[in-house]
Amino acid sequence: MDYTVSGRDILLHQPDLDLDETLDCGQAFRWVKTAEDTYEGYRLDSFLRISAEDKADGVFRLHDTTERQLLDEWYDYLDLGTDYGELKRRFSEDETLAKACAYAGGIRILRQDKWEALSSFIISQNNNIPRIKGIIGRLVEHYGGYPSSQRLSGETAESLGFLRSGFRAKYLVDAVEKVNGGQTELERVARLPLAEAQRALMTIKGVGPKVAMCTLLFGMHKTDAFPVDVWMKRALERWYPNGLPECVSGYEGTAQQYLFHYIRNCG
DNA sequence: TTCCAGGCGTATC
DNA sequence: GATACGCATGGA
Repeated sequence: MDYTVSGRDILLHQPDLDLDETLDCGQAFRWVKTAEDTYEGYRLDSFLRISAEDKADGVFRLHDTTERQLLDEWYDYLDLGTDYGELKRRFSEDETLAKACAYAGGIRILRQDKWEALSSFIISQNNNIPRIKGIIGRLVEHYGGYPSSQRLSGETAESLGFLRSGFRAKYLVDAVEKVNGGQTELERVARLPLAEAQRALMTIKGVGPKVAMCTLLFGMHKTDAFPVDVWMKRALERWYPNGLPECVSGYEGTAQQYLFHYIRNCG
């Protein structure tokens, strides 16, 4: 990791990062673009304002951030320990992925909180991104921050009506009960092999194969988790009718994110 | 107005 | 195991 302290800020040099492509690409739902090249958002309750200072050189300003905060929180969240340049070179053995990586080379997989990812992707089902953001925005506003499963204990589908989340409210309630009750302990799930972890999450009502995979990829950083939504179905039919190429092995989920972005914007 | 959205539960075969 | 259908809500 290459960075310098600049007054109260950190200047981060990271060529393989683009704020739009990483913070506003449908993997996280509560980053807000507050100005051109500037986003504000949270990792749990930690706030960050980040700006692209020099896009050509890949320089980013982490406002009001100490070296300690960078090392303790944002290094992990922004997945700065992973060499995305190397991953993109691997993926680019495949013709379509080469185009997808060239189109949006600043995509990274954020390491989000397990519960936030699970609950966010329960809300995401059969929904569009602007409305997902709206529901999560109301959730955060109501509780003064993203509510833990403990904070949500006792809520019912009716009491969550203010979210206007439709039929998904009852699924959130079941997730709260199973996580708090220990039936689906997220720390334990994170240590299971992919297929077992997916099965464990799917015991929650409203969590099917896709929501489980998103939770595993974005909340537990299992890079082999491969969520298939309506967009990925189209991508698979068009480009990979016989399955994914060998070059993505172990990083199917990371490759998925490049393909997701590519087919949504260039399909 | 109708269609669709980072799907899933349920019924039916 | 596969396939069809309903589901809350709101933007396009």
